[in-house]
Amino acid sequence: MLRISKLTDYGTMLLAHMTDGSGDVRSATELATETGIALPTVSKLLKALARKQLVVSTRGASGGYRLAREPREISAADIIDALEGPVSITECSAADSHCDYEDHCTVGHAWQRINVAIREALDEVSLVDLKHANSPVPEFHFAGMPITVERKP
Amino acid sequence: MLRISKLTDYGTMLLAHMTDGSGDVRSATELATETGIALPTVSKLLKALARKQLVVSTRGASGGYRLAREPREISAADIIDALEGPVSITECSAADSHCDYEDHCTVGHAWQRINVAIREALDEVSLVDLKHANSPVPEFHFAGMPITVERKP
DNA sequence: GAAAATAGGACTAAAATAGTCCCCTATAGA
DNA sequence: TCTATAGGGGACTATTTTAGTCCTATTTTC
Repeated sequence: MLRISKLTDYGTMLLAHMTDGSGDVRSATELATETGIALPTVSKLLKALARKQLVVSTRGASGGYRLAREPREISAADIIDALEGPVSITECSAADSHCDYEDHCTVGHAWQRINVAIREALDEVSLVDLKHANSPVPEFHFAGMPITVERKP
Repeated sequence: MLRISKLTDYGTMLLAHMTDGSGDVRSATELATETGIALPTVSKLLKALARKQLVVSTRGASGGYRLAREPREISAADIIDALEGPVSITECSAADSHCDYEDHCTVGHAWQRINVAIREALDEVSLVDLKHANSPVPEFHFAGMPITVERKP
């Protein structure tokens, strides 16, 4: 768990795809065909990404979308911010929250430090990295138990 | 977003609370009263934490729960693993997954690197840190916009 | 003016999460 | 040995979040 939503995942696929020929304007329909994601979903995602200025839209016939800036200037954090709102690992660590347990709760601040660490990790990874990730498959250790992640063919 | 579940949050509160007098055995009822979390929820959480050996349970009259090890030996990663399963930021980054888009998807591996970074951040923070987090409130920058997190009184 | 696009938002369906409850087993102590 | 108190396991329900679709309006090209 501690997972980004499917939509964010699709959004990342879309953006990574748009990296090829990033100056080109392509319609939602084209992008849907090319990525295999359903058109209404692609459309919804691109609208959201346009609102947050990760892509630029052109309306009207022969319109479409293109990346708003260089792939290296778009980070994983940007994508998550655009599609899910700011990273905040607990409800309390969001800026506007008020939880019922404030009186008893002594843990808020530490989660916020974790939040920053996660944020930094997400900031460091650009669309370029996401696209050309040929690094060796990392080995995980969950609760002491090593887990090997299968490499896709 | 990118948020741990409420239950995990409550679980963390519980464990942080149990840090005071960590040798003492306390019943779910006591802990519920002391933390203000509803008894059935506390009970459910402690059962899960006991199964993953973060707490030790004693059955029968005058039984209850206590931490299974020193607070410093319990990390945020342990807690999330116990209550939500292993951290995996996308469906694909889970060990046993198979997604419909594998053919088109070029982003899997990079998310896994992010996953490791997050994992490391979570590993570094112990219950002790979670409890005594008096560090200054960090300043966030979301999509370039600085956000100040309100300090609780 | 027709066709091809995006913009915005309403709406429905599906899935995950949260929360409660019940019946069982174990233990302490009168 | 009986009773009260405690946890173990899991079924169940309600709620919330997420995913996905669709409709209508606006913009632009030809």
